[in-house]
Amino acid sequence: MARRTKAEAAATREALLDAAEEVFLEKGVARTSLEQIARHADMTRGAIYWHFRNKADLFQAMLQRVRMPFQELVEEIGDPSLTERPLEAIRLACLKGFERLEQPRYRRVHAILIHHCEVFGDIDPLAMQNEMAEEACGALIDYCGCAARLGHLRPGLDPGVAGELLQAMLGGLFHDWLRNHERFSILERGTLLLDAQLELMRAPASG
Amino acid sequence: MARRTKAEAAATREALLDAAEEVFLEKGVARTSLEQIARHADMTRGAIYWHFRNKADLFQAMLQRVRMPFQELVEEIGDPSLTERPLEAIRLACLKGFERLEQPRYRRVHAILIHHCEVFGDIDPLAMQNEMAEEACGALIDYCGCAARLGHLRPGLDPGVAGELLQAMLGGLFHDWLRNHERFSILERGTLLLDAQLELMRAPASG
DNA sequence: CACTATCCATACAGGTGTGTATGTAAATGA
DNA sequence: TCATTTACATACACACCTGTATGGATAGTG
Repeated sequence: MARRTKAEAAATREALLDAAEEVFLEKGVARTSLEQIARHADMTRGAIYWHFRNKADLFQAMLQRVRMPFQELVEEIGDPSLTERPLEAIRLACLKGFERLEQPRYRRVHAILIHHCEVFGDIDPLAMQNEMAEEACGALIDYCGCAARLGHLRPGLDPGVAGELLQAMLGGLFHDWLRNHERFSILERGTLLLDAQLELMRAPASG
Repeated sequence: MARRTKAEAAATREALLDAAEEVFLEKGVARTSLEQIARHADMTRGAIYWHFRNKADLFQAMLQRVRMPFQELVEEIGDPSLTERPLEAIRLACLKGFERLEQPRYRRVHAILIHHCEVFGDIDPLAMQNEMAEEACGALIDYCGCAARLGHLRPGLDPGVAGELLQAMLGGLFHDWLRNHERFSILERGTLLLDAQLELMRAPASG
């Protein structure tokens, strides 16, 4: 086989990652061989072993394309007035996250991470999920604490509890949707549930 | 090897299932061979293939020992007055579920189903999770509808939304806890969050 | 215009797991 | 008590997957 140009090589690398996403999602990570991935991209295992050291390395590269920390979502909104409206910051960040998740790549990779892979090699998907959950939960609690200080939270509702409630609810919705995304739109139902929950947690209008 | 009595055979079957739980939880379902399970129970693969047709059959038998439908939890409480206090029925059923989950067998098997197995053979763990979620969500919505008719739900809160909020929150908590149960007690934090959420959803005391 | 590094395909060796076939000694039942 | 079934252990054949070694043709590079 002939050598490819740099651009072509980069393209095959992406094609291999695309193929990995699809096959991983269909068969599960453990049950798919590197040969199946290679064939699905019209390549051979030689291409995979050239671009990646092994399956774990390929897997990490696949995840690298869809990182989505909660804090970055808030920052991307870029509205400085959100500091004074922490509950609205939460709302907008979640909506932005929902929109991202409806893109096939984000949806597929997260579905693989959450539902279609086990520990393997030196990769521990549960540890990664823990990191994601910790980051999101910490940020949510921070924003709820801020909301509490501003008097935006319903009296008697502990900001820590509020943050954990939000994180649990969002996480549950996330898992449910990733299990089979055809059931409902994460954007629609997410908006509905999130608004309902925020309405419950918000301080009643005073005057 | 000598033949065992019926009681001994039943005991080895249970021992094999116990061993499967431990090894599955530690290594993941896909990465554990039947030989590893057999050795962990001081047996050989012959014993496994005698009691079960293959790994999928063994897996199903393992799940069979810990079925825990939401409706059964309510029925086990056996308090007829709960019909008139649907939110209390939800609360008590969840607490009963939390207590069950703290038993090692329930915790281990559910952790395996949720976090340590992929599709394999003719077994689809996601379909099983869907069934569990559907059953719980349906029951929760029913009870919330009942609560709404009795005026126990906060005005303006749709009972369907309330049920889905509860299911999402409980599911998220469930997943988080199963990921590493040493972090917190599901009974403690579950009670805390559930009470907080129910308090938010309950109709304010009138008179 | 060589010359080398790159980008992959192909070939090979080794390990590992599965399913089944066979052996076997004791429990069971008449 | 004796034949039969049970409850496994052992052995075997086969498939598959991984990692690496090797080959080869061209894209870059000076």
